[in-house]
Amino acid sequence: MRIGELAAQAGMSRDAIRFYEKVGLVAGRRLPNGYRDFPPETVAWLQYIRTAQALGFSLAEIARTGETLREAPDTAEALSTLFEEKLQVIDTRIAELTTLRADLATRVGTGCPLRAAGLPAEAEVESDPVPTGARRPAE
Amino acid sequence: MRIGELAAQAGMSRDAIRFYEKVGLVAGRRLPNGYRDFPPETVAWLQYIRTAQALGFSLAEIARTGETLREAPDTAEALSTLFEEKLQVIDTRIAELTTLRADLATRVGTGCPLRAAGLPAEAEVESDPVPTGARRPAE
DNA sequence: CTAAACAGTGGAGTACGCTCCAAGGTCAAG
DNA sequence: CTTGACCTTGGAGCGTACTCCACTGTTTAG
Repeated sequence: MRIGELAAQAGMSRDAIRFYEKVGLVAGRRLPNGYRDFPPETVAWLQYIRTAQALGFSLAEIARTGETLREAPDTAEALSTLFEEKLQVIDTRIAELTTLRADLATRVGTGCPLRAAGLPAEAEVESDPVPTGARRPAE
Repeated sequence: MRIGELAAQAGMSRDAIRFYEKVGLVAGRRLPNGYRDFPPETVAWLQYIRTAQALGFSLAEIARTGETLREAPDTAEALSTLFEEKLQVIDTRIAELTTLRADLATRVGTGCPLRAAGLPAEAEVESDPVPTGARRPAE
């Protein structure tokens, strides 16, 4: 499978995949003509990357997962361990969010917990608060 | 309150606060000598910023919150509305995490859902997968 | 009066995660 | 044999969120 098809199936750009390859997140053979050639499972792996990213994991963390997996003598077992670790991380994150939720819920009733707290007074309201237009990759 | 004390109380660097001011996230008067002067509530506002960031909100989003707040005729009411909106976002995020959690939990038992999925074959294992060391701002 | 501790500015640099571009090679169809 | 779709590389650039630095001004303690 060449990069174009992989990109289409994984729903990302060729450039992104090349970038992932550069940082060691994906690997593929090369065809005699120099083209990249990926096994079909790479689609699932890329989707996993996307999911993990959406969850707030950095590419470096995801790469570590991949490395651990590669180095494991028993892949199946290693995978289970990793997933269990991720579950813990997720649980932690959910707990944090729940805490903040409660925090905010408490304040909803309150009068003005942040009143006039150094908010941008009265300046260029129509201008962008951040240097140049905001854009976020995923989410 | 000058920037140093504010930074100490909010637990962040002076530079960060100056940066926030530059992008319109905080505002303060200036003393005759040019020093910034912040109202004490700014501490709470900065802490709110940190929390929101930890939750995955970008500074631009946080700034929009602030703007909405400023423009509201009834601050108390606007705040409640905003908090309720945040609660929804948090609930959504928790739901997403829960879904992924279940997803992973399912796979823990499974054999090898990602086996050989284009993982970095056998290269420089000791080198950093990402150009230079990974670091994440908050969390 | 001097030294230290603060404050200010502007600009450069950093890490992450890409995107976009230019210049060129490869390949299949017409 | 040309056209067009696809692939390659390298490098530049961008947006977010800062940090760090140099140089300068202000305030305060001894």
